[in-house]
Amino acid sequence: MNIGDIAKRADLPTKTVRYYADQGLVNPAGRNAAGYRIYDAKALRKLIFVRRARAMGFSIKECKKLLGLYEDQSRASADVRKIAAERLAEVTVKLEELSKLKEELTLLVNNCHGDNRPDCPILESLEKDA
Amino acid sequence: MNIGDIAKRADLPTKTVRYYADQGLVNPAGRNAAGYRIYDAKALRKLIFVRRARAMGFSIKECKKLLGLYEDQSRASADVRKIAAERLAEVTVKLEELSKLKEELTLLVNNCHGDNRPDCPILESLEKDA
DNA sequence: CCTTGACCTTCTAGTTACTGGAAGGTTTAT
DNA sequence: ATAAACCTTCCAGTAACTAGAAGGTCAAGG
Repeated sequence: MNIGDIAKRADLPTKTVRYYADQGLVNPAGRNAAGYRIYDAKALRKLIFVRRARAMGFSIKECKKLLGLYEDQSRASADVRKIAAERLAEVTVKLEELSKLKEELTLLVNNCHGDNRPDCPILESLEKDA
Repeated sequence: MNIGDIAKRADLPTKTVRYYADQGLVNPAGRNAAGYRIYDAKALRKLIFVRRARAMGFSIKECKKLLGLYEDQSRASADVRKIAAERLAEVTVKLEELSKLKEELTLLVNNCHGDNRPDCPILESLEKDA
């Protein structure tokens, strides 16, 4: 697969896939005669893994470590567990925040008139919160 | 209030508050004789507003627009509604992703032994997902 | 065979939203 | 009076892309 194909399949921008290759995060399986990056199914799995890990809030560096463990036959799950546990707390907080914010946005969308009347309840409620 | 006080109250790093001032996002009420930024309750409300808007995924630019509306006596709630509606879709998706990812992390934390045994179920499950 | 359009390459530079650190002035508390 | 804990500006660096230029490649149609 060329970079465009794999990018589509991994649901990542081509530029990002190239960036990940530059960073040594997910290397292409090889290059063709013209120098095109060639990706295989394994790389695709890794890219999807990385996309999700990134979405989870893992940094590129942490992704590298996770991929290392993922790659390593004798991976030490204590390491994974440690990283994951650290991250879990953050994700939990973030999740709570996000649902509060979703509520606020929903309120905003549902209650603001969408015309030009100057009374917007969510802005007023946000004002009060301080 | 000095910048340190307000930063603490708004739950933002001092550097970030200064950055927001530089960006013209939340200006201090004034300066004291020594040039220290002086903040008032209104600025605090704005900073909290911005912190939450940022957490909601609004860019600085969007925050500026929201603050503008928030400031403007005759704010057009249609504008707010438009921005918010756009954002709501994203937040909803993000929320779903995040809870999936939380599940995965929980699984990882609960099921990986935390010793050095090489079988880590979550990594295996992530492998399969591709 | 040629050309056109959609690929791909590398490279450099820009972006966003901070974040750290240096060099130095101020305030507060002992 | 002096140390700790503030504050100032400025400049550099970071993360993770992202855009754009200049140019090579490939597959399809005329």
